[in-house]
Amino acid sequence: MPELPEVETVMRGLAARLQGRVLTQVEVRRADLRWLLPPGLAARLTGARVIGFRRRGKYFFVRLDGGDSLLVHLGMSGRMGVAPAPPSLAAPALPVAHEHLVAMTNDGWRVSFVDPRRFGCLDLVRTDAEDTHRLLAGMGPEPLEPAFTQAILSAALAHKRTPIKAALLDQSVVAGLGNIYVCESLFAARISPRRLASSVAGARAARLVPAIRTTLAAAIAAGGSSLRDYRQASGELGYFQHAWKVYGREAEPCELCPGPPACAGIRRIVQSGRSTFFCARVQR
DNA sequence: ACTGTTACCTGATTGC
DNA sequence: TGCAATCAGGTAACAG
Repeated sequence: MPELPEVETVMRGLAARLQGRVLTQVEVRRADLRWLLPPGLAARLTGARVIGFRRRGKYFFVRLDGGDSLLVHLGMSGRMGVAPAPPSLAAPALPVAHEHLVAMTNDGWRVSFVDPRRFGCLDLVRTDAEDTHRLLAGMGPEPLEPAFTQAILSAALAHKRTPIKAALLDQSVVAGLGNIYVCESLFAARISPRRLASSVAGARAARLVPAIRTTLAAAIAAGGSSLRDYRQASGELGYFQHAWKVYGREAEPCELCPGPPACAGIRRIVQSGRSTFFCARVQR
């Protein structure tokens, strides 16, 4: 599931392939994603040179030499397909399902946006106004940047009357966390996901900021070190395997606990309709 | 104003 | 074996 580390990894993989290249042909196959693709998208991308990349939360921008940035959100199931363009006389490759946008580059590669569930979106915004896009306005601080401090986080949590789990999923509190990394960060900070957000202060808040940072940084490092692995045989830049400590590990022993009978292991509960994984002995 | 719930969407998994 | 029900989750519309 593409949260900040996966988005960062996909963007880096795409940058390695696209930086400096010209999009020679662009085709929209399906425009009704999360929102309708902007009219004229293919025409405005065609002929443009890719000059830069930037990530913001779970979004990233592909910057083009004409002053446009392509805004990309992978939603739940979005991926980028990257493959050498087949020689013109070669047998057609197996059609890839759910390819909603396809582009050719001047150095003979074929790049596509693939999203079966269509929760993702693409849009155009002027590069000098990226942060004014409606989907980014109101977004909280980048967790890996210096502006994300204990004081800033505590101030954002102070007026929240929700469990800390729900508060950290709120993109206006901190950008880029999703269900997996909220669970992992709260485990790293030893904070119960059920604790009221406004009661996360003092020593807990002091642990939470570095816990979020190290959790995300480790996942990015894992993605970066497995660039070959997460680019699958199909040639898709997607998600990588990562060793979660609590996520998806219901009933498994917690690595910080001695095991039964002292600790029943990792529990799964449902908060605001989503699974939360945690160790009730370690996280308070 | 704020909070919790549901719809959106399709593939993978589970249950009968 | 096959089909239906369930689950996954980012975001926003909706309800309270």
